[in-house]
Amino acid sequence: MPATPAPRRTGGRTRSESARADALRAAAEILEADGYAAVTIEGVASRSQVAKSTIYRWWNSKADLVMEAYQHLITERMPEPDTGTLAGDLEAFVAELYRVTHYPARMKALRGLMAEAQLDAAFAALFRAWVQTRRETVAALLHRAIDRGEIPATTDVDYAVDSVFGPFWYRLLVGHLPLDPADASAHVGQLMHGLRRATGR
Amino acid sequence: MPATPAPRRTGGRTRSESARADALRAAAEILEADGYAAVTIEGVASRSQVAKSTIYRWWNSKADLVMEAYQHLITERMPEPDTGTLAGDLEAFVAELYRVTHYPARMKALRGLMAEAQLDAAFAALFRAWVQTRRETVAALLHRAIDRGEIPATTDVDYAVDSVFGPFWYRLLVGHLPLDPADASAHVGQLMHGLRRATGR
Amino acid sequence: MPATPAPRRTGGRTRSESARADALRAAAEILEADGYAAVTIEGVASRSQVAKSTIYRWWNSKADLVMEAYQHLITERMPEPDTGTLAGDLEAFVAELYRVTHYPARMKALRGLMAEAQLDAAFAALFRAWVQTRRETVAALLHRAIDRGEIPATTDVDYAVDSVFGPFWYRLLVGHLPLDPADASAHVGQLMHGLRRATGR
Amino acid sequence: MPATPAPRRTGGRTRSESARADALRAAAEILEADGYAAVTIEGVASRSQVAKSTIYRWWNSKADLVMEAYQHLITERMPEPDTGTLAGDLEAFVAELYRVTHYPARMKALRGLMAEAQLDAAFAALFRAWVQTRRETVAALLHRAIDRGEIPATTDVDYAVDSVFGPFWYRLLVGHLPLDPADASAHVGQLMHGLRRATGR
DNA sequence: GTGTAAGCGAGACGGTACGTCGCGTCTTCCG
DNA sequence: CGGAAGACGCGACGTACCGTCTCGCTTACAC
Repeated sequence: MPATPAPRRTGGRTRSESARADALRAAAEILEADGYAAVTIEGVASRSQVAKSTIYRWWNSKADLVMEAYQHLITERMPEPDTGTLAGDLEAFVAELYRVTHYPARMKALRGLMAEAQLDAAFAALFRAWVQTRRETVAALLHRAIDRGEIPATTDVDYAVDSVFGPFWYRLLVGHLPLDPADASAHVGQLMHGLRRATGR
Repeated sequence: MPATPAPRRTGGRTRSESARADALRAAAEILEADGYAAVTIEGVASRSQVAKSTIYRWWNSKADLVMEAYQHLITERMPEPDTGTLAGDLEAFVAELYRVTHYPARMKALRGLMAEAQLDAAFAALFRAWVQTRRETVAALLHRAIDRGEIPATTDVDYAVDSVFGPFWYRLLVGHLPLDPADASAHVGQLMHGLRRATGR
Repeated sequence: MPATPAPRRTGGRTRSESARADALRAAAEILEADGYAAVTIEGVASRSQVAKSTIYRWWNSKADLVMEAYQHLITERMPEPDTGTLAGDLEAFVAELYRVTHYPARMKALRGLMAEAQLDAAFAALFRAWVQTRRETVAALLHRAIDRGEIPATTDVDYAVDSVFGPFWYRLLVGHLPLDPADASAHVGQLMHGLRRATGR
Repeated sequence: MPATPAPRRTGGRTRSESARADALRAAAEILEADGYAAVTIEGVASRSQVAKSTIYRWWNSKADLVMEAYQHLITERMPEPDTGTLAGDLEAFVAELYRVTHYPARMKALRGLMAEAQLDAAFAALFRAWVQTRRETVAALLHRAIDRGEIPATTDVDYAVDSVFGPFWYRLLVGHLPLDPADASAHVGQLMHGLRRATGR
């Protein structure tokens, strides 16, 4: 969903990278300052000096725009740990996952994007695709563990993955309890016991 | 958050229950027909023949309105099972929880309310309070299990509760995988093993 | 075409006369200052502090708005002279007609309205109706003259009327030659000879 | 205002006559299909495959463009009759003038150009110049009649010319009554009586 | 029973943002 | 180096809802 990567058509002025960057920066700034609901195309345009029509040319909605603005933040930190054990891998992953709580702007972004996905079906598809890429990282850890015999081959990997992300998002969205990287070990421990239990007893 | 029942001062016309019911019904109908994003105060007013000012008198926002419109649906079916074992209790609860997937209108409502909670801080507090009441039902089951010695007293009840609701909401909101009451047993089984494992063996 | 004269429906806040007057005044001011092309709904709204939506509620287009803004100016001065002779009546009328040249704002308005009528079919109908009312004033003078036997009953009254207004508008719109009330007598003289000649002598 | 025919400077590609012709054709087609208001530079460019920048290089405004697109239509049919009498000359001229009503596209063009002249001062000058050339044709007929002694030397030729064109434009622009070449004789008759009257009695 | 004050439908109001259109200017690349 | 393609900043469009504010009823208690 990076604004169409320009298949290099012949003819026509090339797209202004600075306009693109200015708009993304403005969106990020507004989001961090006042939250997702305060991000408007009009506001981004006036803050960034990028014309509204230019923004619409490259992004379909403010959700698209914010998603791209935050993609690096959202993406960069997703490690694919390889500690040799499932527990180690998951602890590393979850600790990293929970680390978002130290970056309020990222939290705002994630919460806003999830909200937008509820309100706009077109964006939901985009968002779902992104979610899937993150789920696959964890699924890979689990499959590796299955290969190693750490957990049974019959494990419901999908649900196990959702058991990692589900409580995270739930706390992020509802805000009833804090999330802390320090909790990663305890949380994973509880999940792990469940998975291992099935195998061996 | 039922609109405060009017402390009955002297003079003045009493609140029209029919107006209240009409507005709630209209909100529910629009929600079911076109989704949460299509619910607008203006639309509810014109469909229900209830004046906008009347709606604003009794509800602060469309989220408040929808929350009340759907409260009975959302609430009614939350059982407090008592089967004698934690596994039985949780299975009953989760099966009921997942049953919402059979009622698309309720799913739309839940998703819309969650979205609104991300966008409106005032509503978020209201929503969080409602979420807490549901979490407490499950927490009670867990505490009862601790009392019975089924799971250790050191269990992280909060995270255990979030492990029940988290994956549910995650799938509901992202829509990457279906939810089915028939999965309740398997899901709870996985969770249970984790909790019991901790106790010792 | 005065903004719907409000048939006094039951219910609803009464329309704000001050908003109406403010919008009309702003439109007139902009017109006089910068010409018809510079009149925009957005500009009128911001200058008058009347919301755009309010303006659209009461007028369909800027042409409607300007037409109403200038209606008094346009209308007030159209006398229905009765001097006893056709020549006298026409001279009085034409002198008054040409007097618009002393009021540049009115000229701008008339020219702008005529332009708009060329570009917008809906407005054209409105404009035509207004033109007709003015034509009828002159037609009445001519019919009175026919009754008095001043000119023959077979006179092409329609063309005669257009011979009064046509050159006026032509000079107004093209601007190739000035118009002056002092010319009224000469112009009418030429027209009159044509009409009387027909009668025969 | 025909786009200057490329003075053939040294070096570089010669101006594309086909581009010019394509643009003019597209403008004419749009005008005939949807009216003057629907003619936009953007639309002409996309329909004709001529770049917007090329259009701007050769014409200052859409009015310029349309004026050139229609110049042949507008101009071609203006005869300089010489029947020996003023009445004959004028009848021939006016009949030709009114014949435009049989060509709706020309009427749309004329009306659109007049509208544009009201809204754009730069174009107004251009338009006025064109109008003058047409007025001079009629003025010449009148001066010839004066030389022949048909009408007095004191005749207000300017007003007489405007009496020919004024009613024509007035009906064309307002549309309250039809114009028909068959009316030429009657209309000229009425005008002629006025003019002759002055001389002789 | 009557007065009075709140509730109520209606809908106008000042606003904000939407997504689109066309403007006139400006690159960029191709022939 | 002319011309097509088309991106750019810009300004206005007309629409949809927002939340607030009169209006002129219509209740229903308190006297």
